[in-house]
Amino acid sequence: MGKHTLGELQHAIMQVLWERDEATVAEVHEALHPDRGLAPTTIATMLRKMEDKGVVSHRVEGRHFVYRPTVSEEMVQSSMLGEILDRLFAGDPAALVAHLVADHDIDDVEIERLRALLDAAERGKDEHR
Amino acid sequence: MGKHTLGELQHAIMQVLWERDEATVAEVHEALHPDRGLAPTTIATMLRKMEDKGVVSHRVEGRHFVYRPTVSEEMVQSSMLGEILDRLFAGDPAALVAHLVADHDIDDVEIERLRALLDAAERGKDEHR
DNA sequence: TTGGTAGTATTACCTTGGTAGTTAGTTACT
DNA sequence: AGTAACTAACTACCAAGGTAATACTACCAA
Repeated sequence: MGKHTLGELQHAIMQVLWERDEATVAEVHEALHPDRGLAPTTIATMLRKMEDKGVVSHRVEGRHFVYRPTVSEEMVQSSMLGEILDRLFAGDPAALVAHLVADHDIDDVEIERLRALLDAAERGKDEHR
Repeated sequence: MGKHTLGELQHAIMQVLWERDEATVAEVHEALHPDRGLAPTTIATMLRKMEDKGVVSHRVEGRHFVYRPTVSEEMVQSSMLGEILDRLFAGDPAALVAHLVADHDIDDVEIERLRALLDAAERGKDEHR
């Protein structure tokens, strides 16, 4: 139940790991380099810090480290969205959604998808009790 | 168009300012003290840092500073929720809401409120085009 | 076997958020 | 007038995220 909250770069690195399941420092660097142009050592440092934090682990393969995530994307989403929900919207999900629809104007297709989501949530509730 | 992203304490301070419209350091301290037990200087330092950042401003009244917010709660919500939306859900609001309903299990009352929200959003759309 | 290189470890620095002690100035009370 | 109390300024520190140069090491090749 740690906080699993990630910074910008950390999240970008995690996305590479989530996609590939595991990757070396060099692979992560290659994947992120076009967009960010960071030094390879930056990625390596960050991965080490992330291992300290417990969100990735590594195994040695020959002369390089192969990193893999130890937390899922869902866990991170829960953790960070939950924090926003509590801090900014006093834990009221409807308030959050209200802001979402008011702000980022959402087209009809999205609205339909959301409606479907609500139906599914309601059905899911019935089942497990 | 700054980022208007606030830390935990900064947000707590802003909430006091949003509530009262303006407040002195001492007033903010009194308001937060029961819950957090911070030194008055901590609040003062934080307010100064927040002024540097541009989220509050102050005016001198006699011997004390009266601070007031320069950004609204809505702006902060937009800014921070928008960041989560982009970073964690690739800008897809439905994905965010999906996570919300799946994770924090939402009772039927909430679901009804959300449905009403969607209806309103749809109506709003029709009007301005 | 020796030297280059790939790749990790060490170290360092900056920024922001958070927390607070110390100092200096000013007001207010005795 | 002298001193206590309040308030703001200055300074200092810690943690975490981010960024990277440099140092070390071990492997591969000539």
